[in-house]
Amino acid sequence: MSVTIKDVAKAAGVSTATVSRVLNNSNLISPKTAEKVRNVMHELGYFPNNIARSFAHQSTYIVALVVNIDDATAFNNPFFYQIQYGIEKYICPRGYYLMIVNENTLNLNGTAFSKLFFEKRVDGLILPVSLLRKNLVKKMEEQKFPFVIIGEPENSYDINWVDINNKMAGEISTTHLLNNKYKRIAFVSGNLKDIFNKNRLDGYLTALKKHGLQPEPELIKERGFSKEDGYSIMTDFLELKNPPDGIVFTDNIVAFGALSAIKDQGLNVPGDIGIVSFDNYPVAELSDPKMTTVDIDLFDLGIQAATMLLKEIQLPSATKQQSLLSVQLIKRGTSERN
Amino acid sequence: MSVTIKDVAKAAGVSTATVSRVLNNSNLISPKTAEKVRNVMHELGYFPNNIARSFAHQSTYIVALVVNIDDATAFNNPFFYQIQYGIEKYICPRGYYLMIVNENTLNLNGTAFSKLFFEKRVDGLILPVSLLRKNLVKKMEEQKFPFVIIGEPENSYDINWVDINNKMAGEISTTHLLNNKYKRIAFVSGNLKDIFNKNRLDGYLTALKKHGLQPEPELIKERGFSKEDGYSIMTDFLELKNPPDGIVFTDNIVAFGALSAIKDQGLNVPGDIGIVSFDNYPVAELSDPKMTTVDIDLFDLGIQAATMLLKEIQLPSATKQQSLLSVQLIKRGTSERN
DNA sequence: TTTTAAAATGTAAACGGTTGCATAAACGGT
DNA sequence: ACCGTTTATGCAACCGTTTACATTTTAAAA
Repeated sequence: MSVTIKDVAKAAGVSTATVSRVLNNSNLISPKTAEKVRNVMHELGYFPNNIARSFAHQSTYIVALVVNIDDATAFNNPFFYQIQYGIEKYICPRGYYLMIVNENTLNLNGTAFSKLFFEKRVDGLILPVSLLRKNLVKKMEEQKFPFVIIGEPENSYDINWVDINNKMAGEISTTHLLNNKYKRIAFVSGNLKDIFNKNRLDGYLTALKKHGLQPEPELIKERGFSKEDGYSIMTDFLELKNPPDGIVFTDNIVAFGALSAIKDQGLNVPGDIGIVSFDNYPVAELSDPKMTTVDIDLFDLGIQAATMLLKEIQLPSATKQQSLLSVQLIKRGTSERN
Repeated sequence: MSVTIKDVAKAAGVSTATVSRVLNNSNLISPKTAEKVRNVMHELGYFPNNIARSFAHQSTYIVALVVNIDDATAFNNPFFYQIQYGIEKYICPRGYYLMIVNENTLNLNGTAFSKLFFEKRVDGLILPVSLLRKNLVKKMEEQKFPFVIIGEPENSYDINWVDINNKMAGEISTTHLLNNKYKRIAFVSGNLKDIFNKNRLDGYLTALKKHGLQPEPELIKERGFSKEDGYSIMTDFLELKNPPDGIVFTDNIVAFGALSAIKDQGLNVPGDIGIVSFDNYPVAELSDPKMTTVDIDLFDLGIQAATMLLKEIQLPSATKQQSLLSVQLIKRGTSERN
């Protein structure tokens, strides 16, 4: 069918071993042989067959990013996409390719994503912490299955994981408001059962403490994903006897709703109330005033995860790493009193 | 090392051919043999080695989505992600996996993405029209290289491509404004050298014509990507002797800027001015009032592209398809006078 | 019971590289 | 010219499936 290494060997008058060595830039090939072989390759239009190469090495040089997403709209969230880009950017120049697998579509066949590894479809996996299960960890460790988790696990396993520093995020956002003379800071997050929300709250509490402030339960809300949620939460806040004058939102969209509620009450941001939100999506530029956000570098998160994974693949015995990435506050209009 | 088909064959007292047939659900295996073999597989914890299987078939059952993105921020655009999700959703239940390749990182090695196919890393490619080159098309056709283009090509090749119906998008958005008693409709797009913008403009012009209106050059603007661009374009519009009272923006972000400009002039949306924008991103819900947008179903676009590609892979001789997907208008607050 | 066809299974050659080991060539030093 | 060492190349087994073809078994028909 197509040109193989044997054709090249015959045409160049050498053995297939020699051709293979030229292909792999082995340093025990004489320069003139190498050149001759390379010329023949070029003449014949030879491309090494990667499948055969994989077969001989018993590895695919592919890593999979497993995601668990149910519907297309969730994909609007740039979260995974940025991570994906970081991973790709790191592994590609190192000879690896990235495969994307949605756990849900995979499960349609009644298969599990761990088959990806057992069937040798991939050399390693990167998975979100939400997919982590105790027995899965056991199985993966038994099989010396290279993998990296994105997100801090609930239980402390000795496995590779990366996450952003959520506690730091909670702390710097709260501190920023306090430093800008906002006195009563509220905190609005998603479900506090999720460890990342718990950590963010923890950071908030730490910041209060450092400023000698007591947390007040009425200022800590644990719901809200939509603009409407944000509106109603903010309305509730403003009806308090002693309403907050600064709010940390862990979600952009919710913060947008709150902004509307504040305006509708005739109050001004940042004059009367200061707001900080999370996730520096382009959305942050769209509010009026523009939103101060915690910038989470998901691209870097991807790079870190990929770095860990390739290390694990190449040195399976290396010690496991856990890594928390710094976050940064992007100061915009919603949080600074002039 | 791990359990192979030979181990299974030996343990079950059959030949490897039989095991292979069981594996592939061949119908010339007796039920009891099949069951016996399956039991042995289960006992031994056998997983078929996909690399070997690929080797025997000389195909990877992987398709690549090639993107050309320069920096992480571009990945904030959910465009590719939704397409990607559609592709994955379609191919995974059909036994294929999705590989993501960023052309730019690939080029770092001095390699071209076409090598993905020549080296048999993938069975087919999906690429954005921006990567299409004349000599590439020639090469791919010679090699019977299965591929599908996302986006309508400039030149009319006999190749597989899918795109959304941009002309329709331009037309329905303009018509919608006209039907809502806006009289002078402006059109703001990106670079008109891009065929999709050209088609959108074409739709706009068609809608005007159907309403017996003449296009006016001062109402057609061809720049703008940022909120600031939108603000300045809108300001210019409002300074015209005869300003528009309806505007079609082909970009959400630009429309946000325009919205600010309108408010700053003390005018009201949708009372004084109507706005329609493109791309039904979550962003559309964030403006006040919420943005009427053309909903582009990128998920479906992915499905269509994947469908074409698998057909091409399985029946290389099939005729090439070109497909334009309908778009839909999501009516929200920016475009309907009460 | 024999004959014939159909169904089930086995045999062994492919698929295209890689690599340990053996061998040959080249080189430098005496 | 000879030896020892380094460098370059060849040989051939191997990676784990699939599948064309050959063979055996089973079932049905005569």
